[in-house]
Amino acid sequence: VISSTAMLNSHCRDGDSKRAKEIFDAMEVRNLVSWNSLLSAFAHRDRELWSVKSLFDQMPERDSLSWNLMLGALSRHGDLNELKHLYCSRQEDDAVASTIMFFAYAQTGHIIEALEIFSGLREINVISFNAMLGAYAQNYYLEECKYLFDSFEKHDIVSWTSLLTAYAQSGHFDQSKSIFVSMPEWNMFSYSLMIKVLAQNRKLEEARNLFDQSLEKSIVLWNALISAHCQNGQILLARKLFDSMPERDLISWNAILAGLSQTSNPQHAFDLFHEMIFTETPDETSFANILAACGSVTTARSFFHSMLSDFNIESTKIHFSAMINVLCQARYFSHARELMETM
RNA sequence: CUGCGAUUAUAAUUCCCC
Repeated sequence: VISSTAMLNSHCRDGDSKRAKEIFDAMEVRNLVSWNSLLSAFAHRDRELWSVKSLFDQMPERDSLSWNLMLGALSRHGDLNELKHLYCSRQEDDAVASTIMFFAYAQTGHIIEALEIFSGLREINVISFNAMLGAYAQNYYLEECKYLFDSFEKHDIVSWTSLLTAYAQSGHFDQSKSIFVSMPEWNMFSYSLMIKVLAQNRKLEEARNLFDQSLEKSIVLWNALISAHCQNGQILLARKLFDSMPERDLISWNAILAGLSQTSNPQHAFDLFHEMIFTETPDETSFANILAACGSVTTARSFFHSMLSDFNIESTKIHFSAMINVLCQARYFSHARELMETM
């Protein structure tokens, strides 16, 4: 049972909830952990919410992990009301459940409610603490974020990164830098974020130096450095980095695509896009970037339609506004209006 | 009797928000 469950989990990590289900179905003996593992696979992947719920309802028994997985799925789907309902109906004093709940509140801007739950925790653990830092950060409560940070000594690297994020996204360059310097250790989270911060403040040289001094040049750092160059108008250097990096992921492609989209010659972006679809499956961002490159109505339309017909991606308001932009630039005002009506 | 042992909540790089 244990080894099958472990195997099930390794497939879950690959994002293969179908395969996980097959393994689960083939198991002759299952225990609560096997059920939880499958629920975890369902809850973390793009399964419809109803299928997660139905699995949850089917379970012969449930422990707090099962409940928390269900809460997490509701949170991920943005179903705050049902989450609230399920959370309140439980009446268990569970730090994980509380953290899911208050973080979901914070993500929807309900910082008071979030703080209320956080303050009610029996004792503070570092994950809940970090989640509250993130809650403040997301809602731009800088003072509170810093105050909370200082009030608890058991910081870990996540706490530091959350604090850095809070200052970085509020545009406090000097303080971001001093937080970065104060951090006890650096990892790819902090490095990539700091590279971005430097790039946003026109310190491309410093960004490069930081990249050079990092010990593990993960793909994330390469991506950050490519974007840094694009943002500072160094598209040729960005392209060189892109071509020379050891491996590329979807974000690498999207990053260089974003850079090429802002140049005067959209053909480079189109060429890259067609090159990319040999190895990658483009996502919403890829299409947002390629649509931003389009000046011609015909080209824009062909990408816009290909998005759904070839890649099964629903267009969002980013894509609509890019399309409308192209149509308006070409003075196709009535077409733009028609498109808006179909949104 | 004790310890260990598979499953749950928090941070980053591309688009959007700012």
